Amino acid sequence: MAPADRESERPVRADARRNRARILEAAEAVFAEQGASAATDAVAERAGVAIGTVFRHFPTKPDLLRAVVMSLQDRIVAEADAMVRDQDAVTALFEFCSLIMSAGVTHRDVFERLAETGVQARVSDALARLRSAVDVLLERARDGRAVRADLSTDELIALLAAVCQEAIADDWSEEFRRRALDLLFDGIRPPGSR
Amino acid sequence: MAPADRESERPVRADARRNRARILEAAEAVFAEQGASAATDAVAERAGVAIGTVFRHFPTKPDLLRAVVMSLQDRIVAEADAMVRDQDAVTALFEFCSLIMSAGVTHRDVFERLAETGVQARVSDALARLRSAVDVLLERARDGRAVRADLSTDELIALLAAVCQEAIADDWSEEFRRRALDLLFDGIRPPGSR
DNA sequence: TTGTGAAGTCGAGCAACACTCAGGTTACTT
DNA sequence: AAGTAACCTGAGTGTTGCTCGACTTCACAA
Repeated sequence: MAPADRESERPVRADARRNRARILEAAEAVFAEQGASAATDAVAERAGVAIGTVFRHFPTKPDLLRAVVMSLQDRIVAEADAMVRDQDAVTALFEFCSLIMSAGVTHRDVFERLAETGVQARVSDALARLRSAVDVLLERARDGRAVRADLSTDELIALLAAVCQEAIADDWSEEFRRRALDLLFDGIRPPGSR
Repeated sequence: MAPADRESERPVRADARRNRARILEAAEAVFAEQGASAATDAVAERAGVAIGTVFRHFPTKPDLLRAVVMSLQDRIVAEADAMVRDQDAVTALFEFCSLIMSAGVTHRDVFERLAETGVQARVSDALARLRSAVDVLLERARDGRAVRADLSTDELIALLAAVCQEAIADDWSEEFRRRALDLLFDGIRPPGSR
C-alpha cells in the first residue's frame, strides 16, 4: 500500500510551482505591455523558461489569459471581502458596489487588452465568488430598510455586474459611476423611502 | 475637368458591390456555424471568391467581424427605429428597452461567438446610433412625468446598454429581463410617483 | 549516499492562419 | 473599340499556437 495517500496525489514539485508563478507574473507584465495578442514566446522568455513549459502549465493560450484574469480578480475579491468584514453600517452595500466599480476601472487597461483576444473578464464571475459576502450585506441592508424587501441576491449581483461591466468597457468617470449607482439604488429602495 | 465630380469619387464597380455583399452573407453564415475563429478561407470559399478579394474588401479579420456585427445591428436598429415611430404612449420607452433587450438575446449566439475572437458587439454602439430616437422617447416620457426630470439621455443609454449587455452575456430569461427593467425603471421614476 | 522513476523541462519543428502582391481579368468611360 | 483603372486571383510569406521525443531534475527510499 502507498505510504501516504493523503489527498491521493503527490505534491507538486517545487520547481514546477516556482515556474508556474514566474510564468503567471511574466504573463501579466507582457500582456499589460504589449496587449493580449503578444506571442507566448515573449512570456516564456521573460519568465526564463522554454515554450514547452508554458504550455505544460497552461495547455492553451486562453487558459493562460484566463489564469491572469483570475489572479487579478483574486486581489479585488480579497480587497472587497476584507471591506465587508470591517463595515457594519447600512450604507456598506453602497460602498461595496462603489469599491467594486472602482477596482474594475482601475485595472481597466489589462481587462481591455485581454478582451481583445476574446478572453472575457466577467465581473459577474468575480461577484459570484463574493456571493456570500453580498448575501450578508444585502440582508443587513434589508433589515435596515435600506433596500426593498423583494430584492434577491441574484438580482442585485446581476444588476451590479451589468453596471460595473459597462463602466469598465466605456471607462466611466467617477462622477458618472456615482450617478449610475444612485440611479440604480433609487430603484432598489423600497417604495416611499426617498 | 472631370465630367461628373459629384461626390468627387467614382461609383463602385458593380461586381465589387456584389462580391462585398456575398462575402458579408457568407461570413455571417460561416461565423454562426463554426464560430468567429473560423478561417477566412472558409468565408472566401463559401462566397465563391478568392482570399485576396475578401481581404480587399475587409483589410483585416477584425474588420470583417466588425462588418458582420454592424450588419446585424443595422437590422435591430431599423426595427427599433420603426417601433419608435409607431408608438406614442408614455410607456413607449419601457417597451423600447424591452425590445432592445429581446433583440440582443435573440442574436446572442452570433454575438457570443464573435466575442470569442475579441470583437465586441457593444450594445452601447447600437444605442448610440439610436440616440435621436431615444431622445424623443425620453422627452415624451419626461413630459408625461414617467421618468425623473434630471435623467439625461446619456445616462439612460448607458444604463440600458449595461443591462442589455449583461442580459446577452448571461442569457437572462425573459422573466429576469423584465424584472431587471422594472428595477431599473423604479429608480428612474421621479420621487413619490410609485 | 546513491539509485530509481516519475514529473518536469527543453526547443526544434509542424500545421494553421492572417495577410501580400505581381500578374491576369473585368467593368466602366470616351 | 480602345484605354484604363478598379478589381480579382491564388500561390506564397511570415508569424503564431501548439506538439513531442529526448533530456534533466526533483522527491523519496533503501
